[in-house]
Amino acid sequence: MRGKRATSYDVAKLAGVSQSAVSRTFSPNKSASKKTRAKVLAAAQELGFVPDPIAKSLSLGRSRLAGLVVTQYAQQNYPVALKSAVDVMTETGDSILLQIVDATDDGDTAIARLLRRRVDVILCAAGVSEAAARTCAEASVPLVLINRRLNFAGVDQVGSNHAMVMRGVAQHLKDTGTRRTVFLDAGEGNWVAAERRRGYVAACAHVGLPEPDILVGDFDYEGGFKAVAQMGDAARNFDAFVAANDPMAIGAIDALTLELGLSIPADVQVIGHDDTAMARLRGYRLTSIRQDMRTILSKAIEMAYGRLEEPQREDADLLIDSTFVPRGSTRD
Amino acid sequence: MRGKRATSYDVAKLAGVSQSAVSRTFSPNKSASKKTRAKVLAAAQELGFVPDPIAKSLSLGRSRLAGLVVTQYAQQNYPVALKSAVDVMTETGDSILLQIVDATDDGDTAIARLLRRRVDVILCAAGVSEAAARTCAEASVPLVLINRRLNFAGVDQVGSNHAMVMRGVAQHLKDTGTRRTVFLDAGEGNWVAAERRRGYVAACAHVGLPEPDILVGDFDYEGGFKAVAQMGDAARNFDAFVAANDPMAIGAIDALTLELGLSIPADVQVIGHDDTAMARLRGYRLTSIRQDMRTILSKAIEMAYGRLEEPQREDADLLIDSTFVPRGSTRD
DNA sequence: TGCATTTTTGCATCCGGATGCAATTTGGAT
DNA sequence: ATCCAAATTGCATCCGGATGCAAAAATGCA
Repeated sequence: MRGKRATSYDVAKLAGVSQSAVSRTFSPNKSASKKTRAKVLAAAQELGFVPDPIAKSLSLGRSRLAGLVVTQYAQQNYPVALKSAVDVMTETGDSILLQIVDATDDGDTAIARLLRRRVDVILCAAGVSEAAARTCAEASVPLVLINRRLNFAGVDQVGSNHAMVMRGVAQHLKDTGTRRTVFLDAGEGNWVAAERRRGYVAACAHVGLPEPDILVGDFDYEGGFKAVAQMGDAARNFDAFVAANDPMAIGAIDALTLELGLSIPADVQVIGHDDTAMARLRGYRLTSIRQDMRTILSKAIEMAYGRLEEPQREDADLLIDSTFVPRGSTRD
Repeated sequence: MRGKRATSYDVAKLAGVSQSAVSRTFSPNKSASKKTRAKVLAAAQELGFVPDPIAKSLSLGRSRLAGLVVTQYAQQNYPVALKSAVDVMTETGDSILLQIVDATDDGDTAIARLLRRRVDVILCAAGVSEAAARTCAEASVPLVLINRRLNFAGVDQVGSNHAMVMRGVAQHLKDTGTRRTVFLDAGEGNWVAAERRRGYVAACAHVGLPEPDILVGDFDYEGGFKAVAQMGDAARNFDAFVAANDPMAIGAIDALTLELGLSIPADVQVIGHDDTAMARLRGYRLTSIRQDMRTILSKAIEMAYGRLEEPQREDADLLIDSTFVPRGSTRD
């Protein structure tokens, strides 16, 4: 095995058959007699032959690469997401090309890079312009949006069912005697936070809770802390804070307890989102919401490859249920 | 641009030159006259031609793919690491194939997969057997170990200088009147924790602190909490807890304060590792150590590609300084 | 056993760019 | 203008597998 690796020609020569026979032996559903197959496999074994994926890509016109675009936040805060995506893909012999976008949530550049790389499909958990979607369509590369929304023919979408889980949150708050609530949103351009806000606002209306005040933080701990701290005593007028993510919720808790001396959950309830490791700390015990990222990603992969087979299929738009995870920052 | 994408032949025809001319125009350092180049570029522009990376890979024998193996822990806890690696690679037109290994820290399977994929180089921040290293060598794929150690010719290594930073930690503890300390280690097979332990133990000897007791947790919050909680009142005999990572340190803090009623840092000092988001929470203000993952990864990439050019180069073993980040869980 | 099918097999060519070599053009110096 | 060296160009072939097609072999049926 020193030096160069064996090619199908080497195997063919050793097995005394043609290169085509070798190729066919390694492709499923191709005609090859038992005898030939055995000879080829023996020779391949001896030479340590593995079909070259690059040559395969060239002749099949498939790179067996899937592009995945995520935000920096997602990369860090969904523990199993990336791993399960990689695992799912690995099983079929495909791999993931990762692109990470920062707070701007602009996936267009990432998509352009992935297309240049000739990925077979793109899963995008970042913002996407119509122009980018069109580019994908022109290249016949299926594009699946994750927790984002875009009305463009041929683009499938999967995401969390925020409306549904937020209804449970609002109901829970109402049942525990809450009246006035604050939603801790993130700044402009944070699509995910906005979706959660919309879900919560709608849920309040639905269960008969007053419309929440909207407070804008930075989608991180300091942002949540500062936003609430700056409210000063005005914060005392609210019974609950629902945050777009856990770090902001924890920031809110620190502001409420350390700055205002309020007690949680007796005086005020706090709810986060994403069920991160922080939420489990005994110092906080933050009630949170867990997205089913595993399912979301595996569905996204399924949809992407499904469309590769059947480009004209009707557009899909899947909503995956999230789970409410009650802990000590809310009352029963 | 509907349908199939343009090839170098299409461009050649439109520009009225040979396909070789097109190829040469798109390869740096190849002879091509200004005139030809201009004609080709114009035609390419018109057809939206981009050289196919797959065909390129096949003829150049380079996939322009780098394998990166990380543990699940690393994937989540080094905020900028993955992103900066992806960015560094993207600049040169290369991409990263990610493999994530779980707590077993066994990178061999991941490496085998990457080799089958024909990556050009492999960066591995997980355990590697000699056999796997040999396989890489046979395939002429440079292997760079990150925060791991293996004595095998041709394998380069980069990692944090634990000995150095731990010396600072031990000195700081000594200067603040500490005598007996505990190192919160993780279980068998956690290479990173073990490296940090060795660094700390050596540092204690170096600065004249008593040899620390070793306590084994699970490398996570619950593990740290339980390990310290189970010590019971015995924990009161120690002046400081140095943990192999932040979650364990936070777990220790919760056990010390909530279970034993100790106060931090007055009664006992606690130090974590990795400077995660948790460490910055006002409820903990954990003193920690920050690895310079950005530098570590970019050096790893540099070394890997360097060796691709110069396979016989002397083995490198680089130590990157970590930073001590003092916060409220230690005294000045 | 003989003839018609169905399988299996090998040949040749394709996928899309890179490159050694020889032919041709260009440029410089005289 | 003339000759030589250097730069440019095109041709042909390679990278390693996949596959349509036609020839060859194996199988079925009478």
